[in-house]
Amino acid sequence: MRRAQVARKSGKTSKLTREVILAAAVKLADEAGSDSLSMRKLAAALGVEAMSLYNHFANKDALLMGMADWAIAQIPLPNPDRPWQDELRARAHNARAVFKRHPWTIQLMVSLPNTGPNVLAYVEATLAVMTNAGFDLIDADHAWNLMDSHIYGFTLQELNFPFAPEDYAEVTQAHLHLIPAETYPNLRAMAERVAAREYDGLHNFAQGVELIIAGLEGESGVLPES
Amino acid sequence: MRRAQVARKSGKTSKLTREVILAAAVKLADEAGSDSLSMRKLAAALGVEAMSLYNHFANKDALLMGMADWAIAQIPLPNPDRPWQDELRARAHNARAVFKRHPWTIQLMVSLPNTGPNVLAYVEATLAVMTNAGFDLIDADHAWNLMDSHIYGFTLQELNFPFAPEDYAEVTQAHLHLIPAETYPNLRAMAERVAAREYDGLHNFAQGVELIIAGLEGESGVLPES
DNA sequence: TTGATTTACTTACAGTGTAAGTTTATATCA
DNA sequence: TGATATAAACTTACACTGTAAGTAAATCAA
Repeated sequence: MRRAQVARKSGKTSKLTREVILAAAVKLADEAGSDSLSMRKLAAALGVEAMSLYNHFANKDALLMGMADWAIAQIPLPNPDRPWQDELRARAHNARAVFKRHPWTIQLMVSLPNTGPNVLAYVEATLAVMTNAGFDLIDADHAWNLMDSHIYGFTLQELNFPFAPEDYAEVTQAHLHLIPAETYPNLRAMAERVAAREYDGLHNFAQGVELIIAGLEGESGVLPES
Repeated sequence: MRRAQVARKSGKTSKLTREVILAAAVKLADEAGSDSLSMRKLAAALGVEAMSLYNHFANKDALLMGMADWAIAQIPLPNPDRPWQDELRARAHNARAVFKRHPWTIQLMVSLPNTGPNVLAYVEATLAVMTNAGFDLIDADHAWNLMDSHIYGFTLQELNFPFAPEDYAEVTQAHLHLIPAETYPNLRAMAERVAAREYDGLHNFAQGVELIIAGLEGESGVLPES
C-alpha cells in the first residue's frame, strides 16, 4: 500500500513542506494568537504528529523566524526608481498594514535575530531607495532604522491597546472614577473628552511618518552624538 | 514555636510581600532573562513554594505587570516647570537607559495592558510638561505617543541586536560571503564598511529624539489624517 | 481563649518543547 | 526487478510550565 507524499495518519494528501507548515502556522497564529501556537496544535492542524515538524525546522524558534520572514514578504518592496519620500511613506503604511493583519510579526521580529531572505531583500530595497536618492550609505542606514523604530514602536502600542476603538468612550466613562482629577489632572481631562466622544483617543501614525520624512529632508549630514 | 512573618520552610525572616516578590523577580529577570522567570524559580529564590506567590498576585501576568510598573518607576519623572524640549529629551534618554538596564521591560509594556500607578504618574507628568508649555491636550497626547514609539521601537531593536558592538566588525567579516554584492549591493557595501571598521553599525537614538522635538516645535496644529 | 482570616504548603493536572529511538515510505543503484 | 540507503513520520519519555483545589499553619479580632 503506497500513498505518495502523504502524512501517515490522516488521509491528507498535501505534502509536508516548509511552505505548507509555515502557511498553517500563520493561519493558526492569526486566528488564536501566537502565544497559543504550539508544536502539537500546529501538527494536529496539519494531520501530523508534533515531532514530524522537526524534520523541516530545527526547533520552534526556527519556525517562528520563518513565520516572521514570511510576514515581511507580504510587504511590497519599495521601488528605488521613485522619489524616496513617497517610497518611505508607502513602506511605512504598507508595513503597518501587514503588522496589523498578522499581529504576532513585530514581537517575533524584535525577539529573534532574523536574517531570512525576505528580511534581507526588504532592507536592501529600502537602502537602495535612499542611496539612489543621493543619501550617503550610513545616513540611509540611520534613516530606515529611524522609520522602522516609529513603525515598530507605534504599531506595537496600537496592537496592544486593549479596547476596540468603538468601545473606548464607553469603557473610559465606566472607569472615570479611577482617574481622580487631583492626582491626574491631565489624564482626567483627556479621559473626560474621550468619554464625551470629543476625542477618539487614537494616535496618529501618519503624523510621525511625515515628521520623520520632513526631518530627513532637512538633514544636513551633521547628526548629534548617540 | 512562633516565628513572626516567616516563610515556613526556610529560615528566612523576610516577610513575603508584593514588594519583596517584585524585587526578586526583577533580579531574576535581569540575570537570567524574563523568559526563564518561572513561578517555581522565583519562589525558590525567595525560599518559598510557588503557590505562595498566588497569595500576593492573582497570576503570573499580574506579577509581570507589577514588574513593568516597577521598571517605569525607575525613570525620573519629567518636571512640568522646565522647557518641554529639555524634559522630553531627558525623558527619552532616561527611559532608554532604564529599558537597557532591565531589558524585559518593553516587551512587557507592549504585551500586557498596563495601568499601574507608576505608569499613570509617568504619563500624567509627561502630559503636564506639554500642556504647561501651551500644547493642546490632544496634541500633547500625540506628542508623547510619538516619542514613546521612537523610544520603544528603537530600544527594542537595539536590545535584540545579536552581537556585542565590539564583536560586530569581526562577525560581519566572517559572514561577508553570505551577502553577495549581486543580490544585495547596498547591504554588501555596508557590511564591508563595518568589517573594515569604517562604520560601527550603531544606530542613532539621539537623532530621532532631536528630529521629533524639532518636528513638534514646528507643528502648526494641522496634522495629516491617520 | 476562641473563632475567623490570612498565608504558606501539598498534591495533581493538562499542557509545553524536544531528545532519543523506531517504523515506514521514498529515492538510488545493481 | 530487488536490495539498500536516505528521508520523513511516528512513539515514547522527560523535565518543565502555570495554576486549580484542598490542607495546614500562623496571625489577627473578639
